[in-house]
Amino acid sequence: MSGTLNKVMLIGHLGDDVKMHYFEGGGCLGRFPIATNESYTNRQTGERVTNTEWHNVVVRNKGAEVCEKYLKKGDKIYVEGRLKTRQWQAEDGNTRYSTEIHVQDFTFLTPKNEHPGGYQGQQQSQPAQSDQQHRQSNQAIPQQPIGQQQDGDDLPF
Amino acid sequence: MSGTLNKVMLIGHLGDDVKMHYFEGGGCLGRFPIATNESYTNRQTGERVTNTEWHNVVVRNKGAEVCEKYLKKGDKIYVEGRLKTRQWQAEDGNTRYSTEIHVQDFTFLTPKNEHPGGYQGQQQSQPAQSDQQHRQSNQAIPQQPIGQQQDGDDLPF
Amino acid sequence: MSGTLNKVMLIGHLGDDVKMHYFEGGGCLGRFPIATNESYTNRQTGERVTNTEWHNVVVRNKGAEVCEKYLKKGDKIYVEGRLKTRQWQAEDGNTRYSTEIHVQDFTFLTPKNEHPGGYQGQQQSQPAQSDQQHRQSNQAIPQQPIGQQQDGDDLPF
Amino acid sequence: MSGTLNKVMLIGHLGDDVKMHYFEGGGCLGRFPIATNESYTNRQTGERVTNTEWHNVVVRNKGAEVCEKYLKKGDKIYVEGRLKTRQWQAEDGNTRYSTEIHVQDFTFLTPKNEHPGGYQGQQQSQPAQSDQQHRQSNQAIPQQPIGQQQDGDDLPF
DNA sequence: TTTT
DNA sequence: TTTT
Repeated sequence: MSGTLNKVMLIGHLGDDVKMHYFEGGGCLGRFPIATNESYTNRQTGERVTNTEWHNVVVRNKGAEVCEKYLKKGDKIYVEGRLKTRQWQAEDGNTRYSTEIHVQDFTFLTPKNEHPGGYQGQQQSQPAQSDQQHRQSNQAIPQQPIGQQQDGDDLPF
Repeated sequence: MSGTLNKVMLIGHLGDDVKMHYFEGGGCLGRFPIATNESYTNRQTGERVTNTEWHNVVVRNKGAEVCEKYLKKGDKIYVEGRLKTRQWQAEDGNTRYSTEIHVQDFTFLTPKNEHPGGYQGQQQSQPAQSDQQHRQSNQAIPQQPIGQQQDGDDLPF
Repeated sequence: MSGTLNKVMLIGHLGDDVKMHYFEGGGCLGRFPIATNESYTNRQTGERVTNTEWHNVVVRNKGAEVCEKYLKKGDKIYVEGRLKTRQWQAEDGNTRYSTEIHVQDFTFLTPKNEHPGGYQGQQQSQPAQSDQQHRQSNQAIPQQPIGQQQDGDDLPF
Repeated sequence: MSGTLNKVMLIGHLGDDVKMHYFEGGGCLGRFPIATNESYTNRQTGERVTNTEWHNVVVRNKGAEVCEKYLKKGDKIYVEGRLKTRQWQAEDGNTRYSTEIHVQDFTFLTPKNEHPGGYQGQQQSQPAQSDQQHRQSNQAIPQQPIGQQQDGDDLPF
């Protein structure tokens, strides 16, 4: 089955800090809004228009913890994920919909030059975490090692 | 300004035919739903689960006309565009949101072996339109030539 | 580290069957060429030009086996991966380069209506494999279960 | 025709300044290398490995001029484009290949806090250019207005 | 040749 | 609610 693709890629700024939710089984989930901007010149009026689009980003487990630890309101991030429209019953009995981006991968784009405890970053230094750590790929259980190896098998070619 | 990215890429099947809307100035707009599927095995129960996600696709002007002409319910398509969340006032006074994919580019993935007037397609032949025609790139006024040249200038390098 | 992105997405047709290579440790690797097309109208001459671009695709382990089993020359596929430029010493002593797409994910786009042993596919049915099976995500050791769960944890949100 | 996709998306740092080439007809072209990084832990040895991948980026006309003006070695950029493998005859008579990324869109990711003449940027300020200007979409002739409107038509939907 |  |  399938033969389909559902992919979203965003570069934008966090409109708020990461909000965490913890579950009984040990899982967790982080949510934050990302803003993207679009600018164009109105053909009729000639005036410059800027629109901001807001995206509801959802990240799980290990990835959520990394985001909560290193991201804050205003930071720039690249996120890649899937579109998912949740629905729920509103108090008035109507069905409501909310479209979210469920993150599969992300990378931080805001240089971190200062660290609380830490090694004064030069230039564009990133948090003290590996690519491995903040590249999350659909891992479902946080207790497990992340293990989304990228060609890490040293095959001889 | 900007430094942001807002990109969606989908491969899926049309859940319905293209619905057209025509505007006074000569512009038009087509809407259709696309379904994408996701399958996974539930860890607890071991059962196979398939989820279908529905996406509201919006395409404009020349691109809308091409889609209306060549696409029908059930067809497979690749679309690329931007996420846009519209809001409106519901009858109950509440603000409602609807997230749409505003198409910037698309290509048909359903082989068309039969044509009303025409040339029996070999293998995977596409509709009688060029890549130029169905590659729309943000053109705003349908009367204009589409003209989104792709390296079509024969520069000597 | 990192903060970088290296992503390629292709939809195209196989120019040849999948060529497999097996390694001692149990790993394997499949290679095949994919063609993409680009069309445009030359501005000076007004003539229609079509260019074909060839891409060297490399897929590993479980994914390679799935591709070898279900793909053949002429089939259409979506592949997603990373650009990697290999270099080697040519016989003449010069360094040569070859750029490859190392696959991280793929999905088949050619409808399979007939199967050797098999269940006549309805509509657009795909090979007898799950999304799980042909969605490979960087798994390095084929003996392992693939396990790239996509939200398969039934978290209550 | 077509029904294919040829897309590359990179976030990386410039390994060198933009090299410009000007043509007789008024067109121009800029070239620069982009580095992307990949990190993983070798399974056998447990050691951390970082690989750098180099990409040959080619940007045309107006986009090239914007890049030359605002980008320098070390800057971070997002580029989106198509893979294109050039071939040429080497002196030894052999055919050589070089794979390039032909840019269709880009956005700068290095904050510009200082400007030659200018307004001291706060935080993450970008160059004095609009999204319109550095979003190039296949425009072929630089004398023309760029005009890749993004929904700039104020249609009432 | 970049960056962390 | 971000950023430029």
